[in-house]
Amino acid sequence: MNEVKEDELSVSTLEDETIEVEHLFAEPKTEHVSVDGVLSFGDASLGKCLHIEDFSCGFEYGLTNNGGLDSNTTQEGEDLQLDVLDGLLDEIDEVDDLDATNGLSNACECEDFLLDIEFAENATKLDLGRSKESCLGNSSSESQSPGLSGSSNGAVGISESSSVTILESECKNDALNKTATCKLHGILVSKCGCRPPDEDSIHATSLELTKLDDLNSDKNLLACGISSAGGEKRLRKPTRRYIEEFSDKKLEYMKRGEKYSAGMRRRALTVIPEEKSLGGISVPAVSQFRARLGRPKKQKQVPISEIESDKELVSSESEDDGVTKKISKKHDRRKHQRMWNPSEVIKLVDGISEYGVGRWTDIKRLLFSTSAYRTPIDLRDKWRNLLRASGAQKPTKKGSS
DNA sequence: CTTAGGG
DNA sequence: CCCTAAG
Repeated sequence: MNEVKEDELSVSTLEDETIEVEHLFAEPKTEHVSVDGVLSFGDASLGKCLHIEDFSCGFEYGLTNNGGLDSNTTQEGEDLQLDVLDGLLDEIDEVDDLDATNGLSNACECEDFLLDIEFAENATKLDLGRSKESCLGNSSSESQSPGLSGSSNGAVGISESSSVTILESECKNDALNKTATCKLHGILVSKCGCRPPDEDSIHATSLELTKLDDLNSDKNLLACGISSAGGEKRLRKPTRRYIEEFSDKKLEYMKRGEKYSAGMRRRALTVIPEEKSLGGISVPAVSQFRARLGRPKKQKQVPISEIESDKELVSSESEDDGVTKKISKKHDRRKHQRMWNPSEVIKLVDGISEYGVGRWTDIKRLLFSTSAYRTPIDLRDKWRNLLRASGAQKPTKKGSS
């Protein structure tokens, strides 16, 4: 997971990063962005970049700290890391879409653009523990996150607050990670900094996204050897079709998430054949509904296992389910098949434990309000799959055979 | 309209 | 994921 390719170049890395960003800003000619726009936002962007750097470093530090130091790895740490990663993934995901959208019609989509971004950010913050929601008042969804998210709150807060201090001393992450984080926070910053849908912020964001895309592409290349995207081709066919194809790329990226769940499930099955044990998780669930079946085991298994599986899978081999995206493309019937990353599964399980199984709409509205995809039916299907994977018999007793 | 079940 | 039947 941590390649630490630029381990010692910590400080210089920052500079590089900044320079790169600058560079990007300097030559957005690839896009059909008008020069005026570039000039106008160039200055602001610079300052923004700095902020981003700070943030990213601090952020990354938090990650690295939790992930790297096994000695101090508590469930909370795991959760934190997980959430953060998921947040990043989600963010990237959303951003990709946004970017694509921008590419095809950056002129008119401004509002939607921003809205989406805000949403994404919102979601991320929720995942992280919604530390500061003052920036935008549109936080329509109150995170219901019970125990898991709650635990991560403190950790995240720490990492953020202490970001400035450690940013220069402890930046030991690969460029990719940093970049991702950079983008993430770039959005955050841009959002918080410029509430109104200014063209500046939009452009800046899109640019950052572009850069990110490139890097992501690189990552994908490294990981899977699939050459998918460049920065410019994006403009070519700005059809919806393209967007879908484009998102395939991120699917690659998201596969990690899938991996999590896969590993988790496997482990759950292996280690805990029965769902009896639910001691670790404090489920604020209603006693009525908590009579559920295989859910508890999953919930408790998720945080720890998925991390482990993540490391193993990612480090050892990077892929197996490259098929998913391809098939999805072939048959328009099955749209995209968004992979369920662990955090989503957790949210789902939480929601079920909270509102009871069958209340898919409620769960969707309350816990997945930020996820445009994921219809209530999807939730139900996922749950069904989880049950099946858990080897739970549907009728009779719940798998306690 | 939402849920459950099957494809 | 999609579709359909049933509440």
